[in-house]
Amino acid sequence: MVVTRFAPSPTGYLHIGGLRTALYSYLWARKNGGEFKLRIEDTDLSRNSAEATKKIIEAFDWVGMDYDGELVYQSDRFDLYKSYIVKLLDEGKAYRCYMTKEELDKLREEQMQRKERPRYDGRYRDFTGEPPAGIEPVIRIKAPLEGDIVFEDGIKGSITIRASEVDDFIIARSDGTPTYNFVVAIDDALMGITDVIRGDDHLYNTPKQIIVYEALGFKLPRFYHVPMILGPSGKKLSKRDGATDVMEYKAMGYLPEALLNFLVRLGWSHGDQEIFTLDEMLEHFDPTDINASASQYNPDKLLWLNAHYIKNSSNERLAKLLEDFDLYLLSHDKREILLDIFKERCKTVKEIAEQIKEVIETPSNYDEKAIKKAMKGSADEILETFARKLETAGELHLPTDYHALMEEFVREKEIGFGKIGMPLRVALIGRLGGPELSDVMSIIGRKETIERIEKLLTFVKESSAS
RNA sequence: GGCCCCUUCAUCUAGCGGUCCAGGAUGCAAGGUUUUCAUCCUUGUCACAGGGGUUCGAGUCCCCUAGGGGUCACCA
Repeated sequence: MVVTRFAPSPTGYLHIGGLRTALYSYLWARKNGGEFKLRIEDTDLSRNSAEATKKIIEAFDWVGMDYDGELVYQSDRFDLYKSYIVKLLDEGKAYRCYMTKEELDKLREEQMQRKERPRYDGRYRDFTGEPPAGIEPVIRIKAPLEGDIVFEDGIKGSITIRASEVDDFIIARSDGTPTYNFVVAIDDALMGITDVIRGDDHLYNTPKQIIVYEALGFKLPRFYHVPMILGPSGKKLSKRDGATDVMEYKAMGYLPEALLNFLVRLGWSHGDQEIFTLDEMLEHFDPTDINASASQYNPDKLLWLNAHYIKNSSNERLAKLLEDFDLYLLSHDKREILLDIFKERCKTVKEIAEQIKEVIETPSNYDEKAIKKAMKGSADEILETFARKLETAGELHLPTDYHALMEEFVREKEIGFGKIGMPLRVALIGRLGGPELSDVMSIIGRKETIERIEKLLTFVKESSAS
């Protein structure tokens, strides 16, 4: 049985780095028919927020990850932790330390000045005298004084940290609340977590947690410390490097499976495979295959992946997603043709929305450069003539009808396709570029096409007059 | 700074002592398709950080150097 967990502290949104480790944990549990649990690390009462927990769960929902059992809040379990503190105190494995914060700061400062590593000096470790009055003590755990703490990391291999590097760290604050490294070890043990997959930044917490495991006689889980995601600058990914909030990706028009595919491939691979369905991830994922080195965030590749998944999405799904971008196509009569065209050419859902709006809405302004380039010479006359031709033409419905009309037009006028194409493009969508003109005309219809041509001609006339 | 970890194309990576004058993908460049742009297709571009070992043979193992990252709270 494999039991994994994701244990965020509710201090803000879900970070894409967090989502990656959550995904790894999720995949590993599901692959093995085990359980994936979610625990909220809110022992610091002054920092936790219910809002943040909600955001994390919202992000989980969006990407389609579910967790097993009840959501565990550490703040609900203080009595439990307290009982273990008492136990350690009774067994002499932990002790009260009466040093004040100020004394501690002073000690640290002196050590720094002597260029020593700042650490607690153990002065109350074997203290038996009368405790100083008026001071609420913290509880410290007795860490080994000598030797090495060695553990096997599933990603990095054997890790050795000297006992002298780990001091008697605090397991309960002077207000009685327990601290992170203590409760994590207890919860992981009690929740039956077999595989702890977490960020590299926790590597140094592991020896501390091992001390707790051993003091309490718990069985150690397997540890996997996944390397950080670095920003384009090569430093730890931060807000400055662009979007780090998972839900921002939704707002930017990314598909959750694209994000997941991107994240799973960042630091992990299966041969040359780039595209992974969830089933394929489940089939191939193994945390021991995660790379030991950090990887840099690469937005271009995510965009490419997103384009891939958009192309392969159903029109119905896209129409639903587009509603988040104020485009309501579900019962639009041109839905199929519109989405068939734009899902092939756009990289985000947001981009689809923008480009479809260009087509179905009459342009309200024109790209200046496009006007300059397209409307020179006799472009206005050509457009005018084309509008007249549209009026007198027979049945016009399909893109091929419009295409035939344009071909006939350029043949009659003995001009190149571009002579009518470019100005028409500006008239229809306000800029150069965009999809096939015959598609656009077929979608908006003859009447609207003529109106847009006339609107542009009026605009050009007016701006040349002034 | 101490400690820990890491080091293959610009980026994500394959490679688990010979099959690698290093493969795939993104990006970029060129060409093709397209009335335009995008897509798509083809081709190209680009890397084993440096130095020592070990070995018949090293991208693959060991050491050193350099560089990068992480971490040193009554935060998590």
